[in-house]
Amino acid sequence: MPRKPGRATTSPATPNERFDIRDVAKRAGVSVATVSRTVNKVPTVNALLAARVNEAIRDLDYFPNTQARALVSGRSRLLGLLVPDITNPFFPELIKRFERAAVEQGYELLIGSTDDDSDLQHVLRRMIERNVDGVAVMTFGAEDPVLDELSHRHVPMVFVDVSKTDFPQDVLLVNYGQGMLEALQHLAALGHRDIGFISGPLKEHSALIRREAFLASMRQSGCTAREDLVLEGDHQLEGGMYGMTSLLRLPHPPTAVLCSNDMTAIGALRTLQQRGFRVPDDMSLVGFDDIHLSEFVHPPLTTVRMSQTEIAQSAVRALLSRIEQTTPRSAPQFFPISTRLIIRETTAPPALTRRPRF
Amino acid sequence: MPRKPGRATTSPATPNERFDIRDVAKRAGVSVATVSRTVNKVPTVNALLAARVNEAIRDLDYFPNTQARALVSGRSRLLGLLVPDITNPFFPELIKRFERAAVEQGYELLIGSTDDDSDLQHVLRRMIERNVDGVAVMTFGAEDPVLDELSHRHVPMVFVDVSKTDFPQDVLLVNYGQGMLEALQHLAALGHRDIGFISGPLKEHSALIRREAFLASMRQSGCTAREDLVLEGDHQLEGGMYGMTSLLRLPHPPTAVLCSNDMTAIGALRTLQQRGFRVPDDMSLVGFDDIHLSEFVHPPLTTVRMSQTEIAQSAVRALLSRIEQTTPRSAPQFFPISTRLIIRETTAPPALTRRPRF
DNA sequence: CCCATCAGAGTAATCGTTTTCCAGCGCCCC
DNA sequence: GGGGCGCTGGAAAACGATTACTCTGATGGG
Repeated sequence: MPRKPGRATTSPATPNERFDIRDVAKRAGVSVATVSRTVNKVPTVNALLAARVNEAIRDLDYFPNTQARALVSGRSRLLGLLVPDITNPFFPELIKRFERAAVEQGYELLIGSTDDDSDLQHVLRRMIERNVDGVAVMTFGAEDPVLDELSHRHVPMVFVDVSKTDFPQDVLLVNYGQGMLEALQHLAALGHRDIGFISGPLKEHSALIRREAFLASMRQSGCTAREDLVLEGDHQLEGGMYGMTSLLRLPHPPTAVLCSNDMTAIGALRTLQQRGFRVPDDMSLVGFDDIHLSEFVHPPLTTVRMSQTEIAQSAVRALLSRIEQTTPRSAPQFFPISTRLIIRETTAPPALTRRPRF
Repeated sequence: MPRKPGRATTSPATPNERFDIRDVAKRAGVSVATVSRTVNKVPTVNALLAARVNEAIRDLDYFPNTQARALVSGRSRLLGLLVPDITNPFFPELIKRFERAAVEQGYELLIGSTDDDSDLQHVLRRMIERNVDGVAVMTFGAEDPVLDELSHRHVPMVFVDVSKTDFPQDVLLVNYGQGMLEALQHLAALGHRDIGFISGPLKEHSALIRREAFLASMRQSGCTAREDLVLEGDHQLEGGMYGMTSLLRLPHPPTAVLCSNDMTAIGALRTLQQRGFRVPDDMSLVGFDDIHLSEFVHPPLTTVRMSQTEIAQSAVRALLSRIEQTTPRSAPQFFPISTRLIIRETTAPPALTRRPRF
């Protein structure tokens, strides 16, 4: 029986059949091995033959079957990307850059949004079953034990921040301190002393680490952080709104508030405006991340920028170097990610005769 | 030579080897065929054997190799999702729901963001090369000729809106008119007569169709649309800001503005606030889509909700039914998607003695 | 001038499944 | 009690690539 029964006869309405490597070989009058070598740019193939093969490839519009390739090579050319919440505007922006970097290298992205909680296990399972060649864990600071399943299988991973200092994986080290310190010095220079902080959800390592960075930067800039001014949010609008409400209820509210991410800051801004406070006159506000939206809220948000391009590119680079390397795993690498203050219009000197209006 | 050389001897530090179907067969004392049948729940396999196989599977933590499966079955269990811009908050929300629906059916998502313009071709190429089993085209109303490459290959597709009435593919028919009409009637009831519209980029079909729906609904609700009040935006904040700026410059600005999507409305809102206009007192504003953010801008945006869950589920359902069906393609199916007005706080009666303050 | 070496192309094994085909076995009915 | 038939389960052929190995012919050195 012919391999492809009656291609031209049974389905005349099917002009675009998909050709395989043997079709190309036949048309070019060479063996499949030569075709494969040509496609993979193995240098030993004769230039004349290569030209014939390439012509056949063009004529037939041939391209290799990904799964067959993956099967024999053992690599899927799929990269997993683990994010906490695709709905948070920070992440689509990151994903976009990540995708760009991956596609440039011939990889595709499998996005896993871990959303609330125990999704992580399912998401990981899906990635393992799809045979991802590497995983970028962008849930800022999550070296979850569940991830061991990956490391057992020697799937390369790259993390953003980790709490353990001896973590045996490649890590993107975000220099939160740098940007935070700049922000605090900026606020201090404006005359602020009572500076609040609305964190993310502290069960997320991401949030914990940013809070630590805030506290450290406070000490470093000579301020003393008032305990009652450090609140927990959820890295979303709601948390920012709720956090700001709580801060305003205090007997001595802060004159400036730094937020663990921009969405929190925007939520806080919303609450201030709803209650008739003017920003920055009545309260200064600083965000973190510099998402696109921050430039467009009113007033435009002063925030600390963390370069997403830098993160995406470093992560892909780290992953690929691990994937390509065949030698036993070498020491973990670290990739510094810088942060810096972007001053817009939500910071000003504190009102001298400020009275909370309740 | 053994198939897996020295598993236990050469790599003692590698506890989690990956097992294949033969390992399971050996351990269960059956043939690989029986294991495969058990895994795929073929009913003819003896219950006792099945139990033995399942035990072996559990013991070894076996799961089938996706690429081998895909290779032999010809299906990748990958669904392509084409969106115009992952950065627009509407789409992450949609993607999330889409992913949920796909994963439930054992499919994975390949997301393609067509961003500016001719990316489309590359994105499609990537999808074809990955052998997607189906593609959902969420670029609202884009039956681009480039997509022919998919239909030639008989890749099932599902669209949101199309302009051609005889389009030979499954289509999600969003009933824009319904929500638009509700919105216009609401505005009319409040006393508005001069109603503006800021569209999306008209090169996108999405935008064109929404504009048509607006104009049709205007006629239907007895209003006459003033030509000068219908502007082109870009479905982003910037377009909304710019559009509102233009409208305010008019000798007779509208008293209410409907926007083609929420981001546009939020941009317009931003401009109004920057210029000291109060919303809704000085100007009423209505968005479209009901993205999460809309509830949290200040004041909360009155908007037309289009159910993303409905879209995602219908799309996946349409795709799967095409993928599963082996019979020659049947007539295109249509899935109605409803829209409805969500009244929040950006609409009010027009100010009687309104003077633009320039 | 002959043999060793090497470059380059072809043959075939392999990756891990699914699935077709076939053999064996028990059962039913005559 | 024997023959046919229906089930079950196994052996083996795909799926479409990569690549180790083999083979052929050419080339260079002794």
